[in-house]
Amino acid sequence: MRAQRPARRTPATDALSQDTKSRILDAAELLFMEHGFEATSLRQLTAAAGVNLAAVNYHFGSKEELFQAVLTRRLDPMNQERIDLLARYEREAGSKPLTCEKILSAMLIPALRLSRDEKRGGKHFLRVLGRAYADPAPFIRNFLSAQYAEMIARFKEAFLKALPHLTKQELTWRLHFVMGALSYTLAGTDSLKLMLQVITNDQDNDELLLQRLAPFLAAGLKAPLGDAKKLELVSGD
Amino acid sequence: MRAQRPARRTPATDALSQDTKSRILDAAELLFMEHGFEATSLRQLTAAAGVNLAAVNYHFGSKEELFQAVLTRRLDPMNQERIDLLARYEREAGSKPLTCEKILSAMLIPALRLSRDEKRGGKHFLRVLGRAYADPAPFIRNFLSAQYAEMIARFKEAFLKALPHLTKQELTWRLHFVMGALSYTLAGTDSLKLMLQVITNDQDNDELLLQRLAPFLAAGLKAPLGDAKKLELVSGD
DNA sequence: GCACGATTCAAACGCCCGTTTGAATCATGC
DNA sequence: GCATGATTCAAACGGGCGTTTGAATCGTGC
Repeated sequence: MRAQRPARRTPATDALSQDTKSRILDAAELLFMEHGFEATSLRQLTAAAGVNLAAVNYHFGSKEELFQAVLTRRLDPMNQERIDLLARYEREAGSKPLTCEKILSAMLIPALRLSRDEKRGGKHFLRVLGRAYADPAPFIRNFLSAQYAEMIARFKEAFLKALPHLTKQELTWRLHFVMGALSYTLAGTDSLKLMLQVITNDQDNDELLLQRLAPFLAAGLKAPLGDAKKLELVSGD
Repeated sequence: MRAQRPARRTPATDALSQDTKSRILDAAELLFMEHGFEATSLRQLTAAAGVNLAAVNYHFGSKEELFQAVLTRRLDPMNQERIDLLARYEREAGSKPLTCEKILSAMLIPALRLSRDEKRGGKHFLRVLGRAYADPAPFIRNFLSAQYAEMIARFKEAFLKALPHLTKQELTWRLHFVMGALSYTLAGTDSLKLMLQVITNDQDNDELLLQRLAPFLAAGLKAPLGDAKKLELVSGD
């Protein structure tokens, strides 16, 4: 399809010095975050990337395939990192089951690493991902399911050992809650931050954030099973 | 602007028997859930509602204002219900501070009621809302912030009394996590369900769901403060 | 230094978008 | 039963969309 071209580096703008495919991916990551998939046009995107309009269809086939490429580029390595880290923890622990907090670390740390890595798109990508979770488009939903399948299965297994009082079904729900809180937190939509009047803007924002999220999630995962009478519907009156 | 017209009821289709404004709102709720705001066209929407294309701009002004109307119709009463229920609990408790679980109930029960009320759009609306949280469009973000401001402030106050070991800032973050898990759960995007292989499809789905979510969130809210060393970045190897 | 595949480019294609318009229709108060 | 304002309607507006095309350009192997 395409031949490698020597990257001719201009001194000032580093973004412009990459090859066409990377320039498109970077611009897409940024614009999909800012405006969403549907609201981002290829004309606007290719202009921002400094490439010809037809380049997206030439290199990626279609706008949808470009979106999947944007997700894959970051998601694949991150989930692999999660699986590897979990495996390493399990190796280090020997025969003893891992603690809940340790397994959570294996989920959170690769995400945190990615969010702090400006060279790998930093937070931009995690916002795109947070939005993608909530997107009803079938091509996005199916894609994400496939991307996450292996990672989720591995972590479910680990959590089951660490939390023997939970049934499989109960754990499935609690993982659902974990993913919800995590994706919202990492996506960091301004609307929620505005709502809750969060002011923090420091550099170590994300690390502090995950240090707050981890105990919250660990406590939730370890909680005793719910009492059926705790949440009965209050009728009228 | 508009004069009231007597609703002429056809026996079979109840949807077609409402007035134009309601028909548009109902169709919009459904289509915005299925395809999102940007991906839903007014031609498709008005056709589904059985009204003329120009009716949206006549009755609501623009597509954006229609979206806000879709949100307001359900969100306003639900948040008012939450505030009222919290006030009632506080009245019943007298001078004693409410438990964390009780305050959570005041948040969850009105949402659960809405989700089970087919006449009020049922789950359709909550999915639209879940998507809206993650939408980057400024007109959506600002609108949601304003809609939630009072409710969030009231509940923050109540939680502060129930959880005296938390600082204001810590509570703000935990409420952030609560809203994230809650909105994900209620929005119930298929992609997450697919990922986690949730099978339940019964009628009391939502009630069971919140009975599972409530203990999880309560435990998270009550968790001790995080240890700074718990989640340190593991460098390399 | 030329041939050839990979890439870039400007232009156009066909289509659908949100909105506006001005006339037709309806419902009501007089 | 007619005047009046609210509502509905078909049609059009201007513009932007994703994609395709075919020629120009580039970069490398011979």
